[in-house]
Amino acid sequence: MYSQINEVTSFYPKNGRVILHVDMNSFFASVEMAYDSSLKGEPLAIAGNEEERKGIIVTCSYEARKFGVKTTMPLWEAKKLCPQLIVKRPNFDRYRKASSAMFEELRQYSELVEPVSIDEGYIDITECYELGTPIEIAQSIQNRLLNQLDLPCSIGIAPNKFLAKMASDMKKPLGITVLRKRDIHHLLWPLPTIEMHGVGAKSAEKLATINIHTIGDLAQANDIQLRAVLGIRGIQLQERANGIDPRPVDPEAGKENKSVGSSITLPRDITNQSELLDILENLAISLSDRLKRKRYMTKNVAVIIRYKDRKTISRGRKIINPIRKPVDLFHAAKILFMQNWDGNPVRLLGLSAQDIVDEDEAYEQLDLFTYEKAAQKEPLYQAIDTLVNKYGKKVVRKGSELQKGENDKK
DNA sequence: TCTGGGGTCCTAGGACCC
DNA sequence: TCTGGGGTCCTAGGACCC
Repeated sequence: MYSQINEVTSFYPKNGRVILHVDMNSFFASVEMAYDSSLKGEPLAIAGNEEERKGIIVTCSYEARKFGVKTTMPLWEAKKLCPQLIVKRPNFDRYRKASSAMFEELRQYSELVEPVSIDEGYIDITECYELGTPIEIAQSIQNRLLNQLDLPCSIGIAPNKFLAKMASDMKKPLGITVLRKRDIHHLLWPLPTIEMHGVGAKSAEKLATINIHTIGDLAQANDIQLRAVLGIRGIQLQERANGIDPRPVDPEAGKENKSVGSSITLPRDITNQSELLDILENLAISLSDRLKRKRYMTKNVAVIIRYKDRKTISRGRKIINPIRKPVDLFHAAKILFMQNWDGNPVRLLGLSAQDIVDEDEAYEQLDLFTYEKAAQKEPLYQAIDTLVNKYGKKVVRKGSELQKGENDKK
């Protein structure tokens, strides 16, 4: 132990950074166990309702993993592997609260905390030498989260974000892993490409076609070939594979949303138009609520339709004046839906606000546009809506402008 | 009996303008 | 009388992540 700590104090090059990646272990399941201690030590899974076709494993405890239960596995399959599996519905309010408490603890160590998702974040502890060595700090954080919140985590220690992320993945649960740059040859490079953060099934497949199977292969690959299969993204991945990642830890990153959406997989496929429009209206209400809570308005609304065969389309349009009211969202959504739904059974419906602006900005913008402009836009929507109501979707099926709708009618 | 819901980023192609 | 080359904005889809 002593030699380990001594190494850590000396291994970073001068002016190098020390970044921690804190990754909560099976977060949702751990929060449920902290809330109800009778669940501790049990095979526990968090999953949606099977009857509503939402029965997939969102997270599961390590006890459940021993049976082969995994994230995204259908619930029926998980129950087959582990008949005694305890299943809980997700309680996102509870997880959000636990998440806030967790990040509050992290901020006790450094201001430079960047949340990445509900259950993981980076901390830059380069300037925190007075708190101890990096390993001592990591141990302190891990103990603190466990003692104060009853939540286990794994921590990666490295000179940059990418390596810290890869390191936190190497030992779970309750691991602390140091990944020095000079150790990537034997710790990182032997791993298959699919294990790399940023490489998914598709990219791994493409890489295999040019004989790249491990992260080490990727690190040493011919960059012309690499660019040919993965584009500029391939070059960036190669840099990361070589341990290069200059991204700073930015506490402000991710605070502003770029989009807010609301979607639902329907309990059964639906073909009935008025039923679908009712669902769309409910989505508009829930999207409006969420925009309001986040103090956003939107200048672009998109409808997402997934058909029975899982083919998914999204159709959006820009809106001149930012909107947020349920009626306005539904109005835009209805037009898009009527123009683009092909009449086939629908599996999922979604509504997304894609070009969001802060509500204060939105009101300023509204002042910049004169009311005449707003008035000019409105009759167009109303006219399309009238046609939709009168003639059905065929009238305005093609194209996005009213004129085209009229052409179709001829 | 398959495959949720919330996101981000990147790319390609078309429209439009000069 | 057959048509260049930029640049920007917008839309749709795909890949990836938790």
